[in-house]
Amino acid sequence: MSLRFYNTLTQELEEFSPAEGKTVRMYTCGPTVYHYVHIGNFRTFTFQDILRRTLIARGYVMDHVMNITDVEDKIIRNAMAAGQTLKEYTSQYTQAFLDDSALLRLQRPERLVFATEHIDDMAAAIGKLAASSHTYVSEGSTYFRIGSFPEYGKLSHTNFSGNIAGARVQVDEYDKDDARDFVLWKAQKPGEPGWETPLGPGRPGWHIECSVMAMKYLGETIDIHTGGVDLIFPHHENEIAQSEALTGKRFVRYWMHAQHLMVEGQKMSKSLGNFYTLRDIVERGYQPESIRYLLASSQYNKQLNFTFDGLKAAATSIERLRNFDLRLKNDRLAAGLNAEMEERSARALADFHAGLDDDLNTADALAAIFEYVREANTALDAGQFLAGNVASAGRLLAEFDAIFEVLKPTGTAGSLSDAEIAGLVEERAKAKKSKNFARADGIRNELLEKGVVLEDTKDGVRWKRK
RNA sequence: GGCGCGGUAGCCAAGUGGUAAGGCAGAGGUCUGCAAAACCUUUAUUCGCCGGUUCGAUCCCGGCCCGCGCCUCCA
Repeated sequence: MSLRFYNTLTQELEEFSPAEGKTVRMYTCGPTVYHYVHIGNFRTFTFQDILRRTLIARGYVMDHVMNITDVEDKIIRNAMAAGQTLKEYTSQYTQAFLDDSALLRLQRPERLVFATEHIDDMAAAIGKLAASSHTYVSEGSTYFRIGSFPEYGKLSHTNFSGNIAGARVQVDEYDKDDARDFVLWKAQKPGEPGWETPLGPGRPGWHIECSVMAMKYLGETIDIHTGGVDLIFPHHENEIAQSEALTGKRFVRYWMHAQHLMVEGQKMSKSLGNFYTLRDIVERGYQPESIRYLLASSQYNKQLNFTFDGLKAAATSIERLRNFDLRLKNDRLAAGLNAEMEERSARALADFHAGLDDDLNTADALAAIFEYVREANTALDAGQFLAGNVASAGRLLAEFDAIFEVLKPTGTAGSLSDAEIAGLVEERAKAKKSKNFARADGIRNELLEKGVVLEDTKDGVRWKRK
């Protein structure tokens, strides 16, 4: 089976292959760093992480660019209110975003690019658009004239050709020729930060940064462009207009959009007060990998309703997989190889990848893993899982974890060392031998309080960090 | 109104024209000093509703109802 992705542009499931060789040129719309990003944002970033990891597992080499929007209305407003420079203000949230991403085990894109470091590139691009009469100036700001781009609307599948669309909002949009026109360069207002360019003093509009940085680093036609569904219109529509007006070439081959994370059936938003940051979740005692699993475990193309019950279920599901992993490492197995188990692991592996290949159907992929784990546990209980079967089972888990990466617990600072734990485990074993169960249970509880779980198995004591 | 995503067991969630994956939760059992883990059994005669096509539809067609998102900054 081949890799297939749903392309927003064509509204079809398409077989994926990069334009050139094994390199995938991918652009991701990153955060606007005026605040801590919430877990809804991270749903989209987690989708992108699963996407890259799937491509890498397929043998592709990523050239992935993510932007950080570090100049924008809210940033300017907040920074001015805080008496900080843009840089001072945004750097703290950029760092928070990177920290949270690391906690969620999101792979760093090959390049992280900042809007404020590409002002000249943007000014040059806008100048070029002006030279080919795609723009006009109004009150010191430069606008893109969508009437100059006949294909406008092709991504969001909206027909703007009539005159009805513009008529409705013309009242309050006096400075634009057409209500759908968007700003490329905003004139500087008194007291606001700005840049001196041939376009006059001001700052870039939001859309131009993505077009310019994507093409600067990835070329005029890129393979994959991702974001949340809310970016389809107008942001990505505008990116297409600018980019294709500039180059005359197709800007993006595959457009992929993640559906939103919901909370209690509603979109996460500040006005509803129903948004959570990763920090909020971690403070409540949940592991970051539980959120990662929750966000990754259903297909990106479907709305996902966030609940704490779901988060708990995610944590338990991870535990099940970790326990199986521990069994593989700790159980004493008879020598030999059970051919049937080999077949089952091979089938699970194939099903796992088939699920991912099918437009990142992670729910389906996961089912293959769990089904195998149950089969293997049954065989382990029955003594039919042999030493020779460990390798293929381990490989299956490794390939699973190369995508989902949830098996390793997030280390908690100040916990006991392995040696200390081993000492207590030893002491408990002695207590048990002399039937001093009170002491034995005492040690177990003591360790539990420090985040270490002891489990007696027929092959001896096994422990794990919670 | 336009465009899009959905409506499958208590919750989350796959799926196929031939009789419903997987996870979590619940119940009973096996194992165990206890616990944990693991396993077994059990939990949808039914897949929003109504028609149609078919030997047969949850899956195809038509209509309808409901939820959500975008259409203004937004992952």
